[in-house]
Amino acid sequence: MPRVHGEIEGARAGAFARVYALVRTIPKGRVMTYGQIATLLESRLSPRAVGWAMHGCPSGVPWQRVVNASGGMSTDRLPDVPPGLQRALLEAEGVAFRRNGTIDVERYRFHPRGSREKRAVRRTR
DNA sequence: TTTATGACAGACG
DNA sequence: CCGTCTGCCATAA
Repeated sequence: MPRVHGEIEGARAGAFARVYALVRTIPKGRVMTYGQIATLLESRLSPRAVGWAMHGCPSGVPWQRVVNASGGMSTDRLPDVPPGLQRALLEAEGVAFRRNGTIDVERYRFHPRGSREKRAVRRTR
C-alpha cells in the first residue's frame, strides 16, 4: 500500500475503488486514457480526479496501461517512478512506441463491453 | 469552509 | 508541434 499523500483509505472505498477496478480490466497490451476512464465511470469523475486516484494506486493494478490522451507517459515526471519504466512495461506487452516516445492511442485503446464513452468531459466552450 | 494542487484534456495562438 | 489558459473533481491543509 503506497501511502502517497497521507492516508486515503476512505477514498479507496469510494470513487477511487471504481477507478482501480476498471483499470484492472484492461487487457495486456491495451491501454485506456485518464479521460476515457473518467467518462466511463458513472460517477463521472474528471480526468484530474482519475490521475489523483492513480497516484495512490494499490499494488496489483496495471497502472502502466493508463496513458494520457496524447499517448504519452504521464509518470515520467514523477519523482518516485523511474523514468522509462512505464514504457518498458508496455513494450514488454507488445505496445509499439513512436520516435517521440508516444504510442498510437486509438490503436491500443481498450473499449470495455457496453462502453458508451460519451463526451462529457469536453465542456471547454 | 476556503484555497491550492494534481499520473488530465481540449481550445487557442 | 509547442506553450499557455481554462474547466474539471477529489483531497489536503
